[in-house]
Amino acid sequence: MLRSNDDPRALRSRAAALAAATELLVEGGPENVTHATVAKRAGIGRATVYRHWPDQQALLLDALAGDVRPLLSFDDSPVRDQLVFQAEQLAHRLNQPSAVSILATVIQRAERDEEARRLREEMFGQADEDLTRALAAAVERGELRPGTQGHARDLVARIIGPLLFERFLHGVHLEKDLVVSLVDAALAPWLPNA
Amino acid sequence: MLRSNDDPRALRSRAAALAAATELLVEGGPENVTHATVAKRAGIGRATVYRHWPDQQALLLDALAGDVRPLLSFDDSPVRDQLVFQAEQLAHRLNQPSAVSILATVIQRAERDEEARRLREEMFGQADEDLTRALAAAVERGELRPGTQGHARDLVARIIGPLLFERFLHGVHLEKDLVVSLVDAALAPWLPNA
DNA sequence: CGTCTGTGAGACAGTATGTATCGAAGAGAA
DNA sequence: TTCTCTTCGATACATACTGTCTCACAGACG
Repeated sequence: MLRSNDDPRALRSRAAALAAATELLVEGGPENVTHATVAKRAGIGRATVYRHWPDQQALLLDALAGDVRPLLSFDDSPVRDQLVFQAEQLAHRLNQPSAVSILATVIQRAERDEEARRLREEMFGQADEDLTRALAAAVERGELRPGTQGHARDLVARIIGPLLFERFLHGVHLEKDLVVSLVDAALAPWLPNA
Repeated sequence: MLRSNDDPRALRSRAAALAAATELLVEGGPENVTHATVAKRAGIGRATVYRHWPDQQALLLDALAGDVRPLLSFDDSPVRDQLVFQAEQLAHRLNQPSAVSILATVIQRAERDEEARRLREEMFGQADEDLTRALAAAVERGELRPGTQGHARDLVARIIGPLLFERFLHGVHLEKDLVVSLVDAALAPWLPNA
């Protein structure tokens, strides 16, 4: 279809279209992202949008993919600090007005769309493995009780879950003290002196 | 517009349309719920759908409203049992394949639609007040430490949040032992012997 | 039985969608 | 620069969809 991915003209119109698609998604929901609206907003031809994305699903998912990079990542520094930092980063991103629209769209599409499901898993899939490793290292260092490394996913759920609940279902702004309190509560059962 | 709400013919076509709308929402997402598709699925005339719901938003939200009754309610029996029971009920409802589509749609719409926001608050708004009362009663009985009643919403977030996270972002089936574990973890800081 | 009123079917104009074509202009090589 | 290739925006076009209206019909109710 297109000669290549490296033609500056193609890259330019593609980038403009994706930026426009994200804007339109946040402003009016997924059904607001059509070939016509994207073309108009991006200042490019309607046919050009069809050339890049023959169907609307692909266009929307490409736009989503640009905004949904992995949300968490861990290394081997002290676990509590990492969790607080990462959860704060995530809270900051969730506080963006666009985040709810984008995440809710991914979740909704994932029910019926394989590509969206892949995208959804990309968000937290890596986090489980990384955190498992980080927890194992922490157990070695005596920061946590043995066995903790088997509960990485559970920890993530107990920290991120309440954040999502507050943000998605109550629409509140996520504050730092909530994040800290959630991390400590989730970690409490695994502290060695317990 | 319509003479009344009690004409059996109007009630019948209205009910058929709402049932069809919910089906179509679950099958193909919100953009699949149009006057035309609903009319066809419900076996009624397209004009009839327009008569009941002049715009598509109203139709979709009416369908959602039928499926999103309050999700939690509390009385004055022992708190832990109540929380476990209510959270199990909720988990059971979230396990329905349709629940994710419906909830995600409400959340998404709530970003831009006043009516959807009202609907979203209906789900958990009452729960906070009820649980606050139930917690106060439990404190009176010595089940929980004084001050607990000020943290009803926090408790809900720490129990429901992880459930939503597991169901929405990992697509897993919610099991009873997870529910119990979440309730006990959320309650732990407020037990009197701590 | 007679009068309402909601209904389904269809007609209709206006709009949106998807595709094809065309000349213009940017990109890259000689 | 000049030449060639590719993408571009604009436009035209057929088709599908939307929203509104009309009308004959049948169910509801007295």
